[in-house]
Amino acid sequence: MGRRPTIKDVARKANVSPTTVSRVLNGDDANHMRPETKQRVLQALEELGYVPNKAARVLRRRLTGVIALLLPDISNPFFACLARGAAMVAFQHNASTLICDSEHCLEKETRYLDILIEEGVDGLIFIPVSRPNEEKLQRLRRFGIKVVFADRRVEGWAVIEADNFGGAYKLTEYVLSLGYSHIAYIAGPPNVSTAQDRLNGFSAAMEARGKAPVAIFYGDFTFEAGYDLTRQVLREHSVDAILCGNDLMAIGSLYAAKELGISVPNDLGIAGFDQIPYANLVHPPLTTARVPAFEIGQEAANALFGSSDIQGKKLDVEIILGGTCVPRR
Amino acid sequence: MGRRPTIKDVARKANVSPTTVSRVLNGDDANHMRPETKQRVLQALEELGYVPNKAARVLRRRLTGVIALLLPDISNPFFACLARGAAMVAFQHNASTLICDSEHCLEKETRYLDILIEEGVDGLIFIPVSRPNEEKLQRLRRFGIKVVFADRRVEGWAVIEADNFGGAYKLTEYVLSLGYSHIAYIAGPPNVSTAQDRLNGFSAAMEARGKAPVAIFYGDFTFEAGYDLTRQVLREHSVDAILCGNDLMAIGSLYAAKELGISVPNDLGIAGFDQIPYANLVHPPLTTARVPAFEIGQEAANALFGSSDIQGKKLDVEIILGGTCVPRR
DNA sequence: GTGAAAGCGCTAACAC
DNA sequence: GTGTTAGCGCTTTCAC
Repeated sequence: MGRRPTIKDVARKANVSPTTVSRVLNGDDANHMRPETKQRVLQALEELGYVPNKAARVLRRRLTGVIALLLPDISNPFFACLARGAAMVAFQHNASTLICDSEHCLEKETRYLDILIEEGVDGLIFIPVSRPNEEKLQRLRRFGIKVVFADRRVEGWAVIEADNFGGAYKLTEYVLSLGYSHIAYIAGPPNVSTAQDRLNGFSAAMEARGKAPVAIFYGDFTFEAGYDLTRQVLREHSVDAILCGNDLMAIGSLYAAKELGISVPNDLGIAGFDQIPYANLVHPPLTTARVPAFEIGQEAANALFGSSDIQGKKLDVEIILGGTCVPRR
Repeated sequence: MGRRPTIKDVARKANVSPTTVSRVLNGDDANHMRPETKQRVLQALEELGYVPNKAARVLRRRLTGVIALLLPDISNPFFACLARGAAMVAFQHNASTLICDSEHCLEKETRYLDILIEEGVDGLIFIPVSRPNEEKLQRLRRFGIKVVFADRRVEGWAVIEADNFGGAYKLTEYVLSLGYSHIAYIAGPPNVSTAQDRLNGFSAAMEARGKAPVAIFYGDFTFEAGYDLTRQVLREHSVDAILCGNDLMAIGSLYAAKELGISVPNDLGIAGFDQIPYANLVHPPLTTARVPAFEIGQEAANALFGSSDIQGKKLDVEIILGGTCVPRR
């Protein structure tokens, strides 16, 4: 097994210089290369099964053709969907996508940030575990890495996100309009903008109707948090509806209610947020708000590849009328 | 904004040669480097915020520290889970994981294979769309890329997979023992070993009990396939149970049945395979077989990092007693 | 114990 | 139109 062929091998075989091979490889043959020469190179390329060495290329060009997506949990269908959107756009730009799963762990996240600098990625789509400190971000900038935040906002940085406030406002209005009135809210982590915006939207809509929430709890966006906190809510308070900061928690909530023999939606209304693919597979289908995860991923990647300075962007949220909230008699 | 510091900058600042810096960087200072020298280097490193350039390093060392995971669909929770297992192990070995989603598309898969050769990944965990042709695989080998298959077997290559035959056999036995007897099977793609093994396990268990399947259909492992084929089965045949090649199709099947007003599990039993995280969130919870996706991912990565030649491995499958199959009166 | 020098495979000035 | 040459940033003999 001979070693991997280099550009020199190809050059030798085609009786040209490495430069010429390089030109063919990179489509720089526009400036009138003799067709016959090009043909010889093409043939040598083919016969040797040549594949360029990325490391060498990157070292020279100082561009890697790799973008990274640093996120808290790839097994969350919402993030997985966002990832697909981003990867799709990257692929169209001949770039690879490095998916880094921080597993909700700040330490891992920080470690990844260093790896990404080493790796020399051209850009980063960042969904931080919590509000990251400014110093780390400046470091990325110093190393010439373009950064776009996705789904979670950080002051002073570009972000592609959904209109979480507006969505939560509308969703709350809708639930109130059905006749539910003693409402508890299970929010996401307080240091995550997405969670905060949704909570604020909820609060604003309640206030506009002259209602006060029965209780507000904070979870960490997982099924388990929804489950546990719902048991707590039901133990400590009298409510007829529970709104959750995301679908995963709402599904947990639904399971807790079922286990306690509480009929959803008649005795208790439940709503989530995100419209993850499985939101309509639970029974009854979840009332929720569609957050366009795939599009957020796409837009974030587009922002990275766009030459202009990155602008933030807010995508619309649409209310999904499920079966976990219905008109009250 | 000055340019990114190099090893030379560090050397200059510490009044040593680049060689010495390199030695500190790589822990090659075992051979009695003067502690004071090391200290100076460490300090210069710190002050400049130096991060090594991966491309340069790779070019020299001819190892990238990157493994790839090429799979058909990252939004399938089964694969996502497998991916996490693989990435976790890679992380422990200071390696990154490049996740490549072929989107069930052979062309994309082939394109990715080339990208991975360019990229010079050290190893590949491969879940092929269908049986890949031998030539492509030999090409990977020629370029020195270690390959392990995961979840899907290819003759002559190492694979980490579950005991799909045994699992399907046991699951079928269980369903038969409940009293179901007119059974249709919705299999996965015929050219995927996983699908074939499960179908064979089913057939063997049926035969052992002297039963013949009412019908066998082939889908592509998606929710939609399960939904569509179930409608077809119910239109064309009289059955009291439908076994599906995976959970996604089983959930599709469940929805089709519900839509037609058929009561599951009383009028119709349904079972899946995989135990994806959402299998117990549908109603009733799915009867299925637990395939250890996370562990398959871990084992596959372990095989890549292990120095010895890669052996195949079969992991056990455990039957999960859900609510979509119950004892018949 | 530390340094000088060569070279990994490629591309981009610059020559001709 | 094509080739010569230098150098991207690092590691690794080999020398002292």
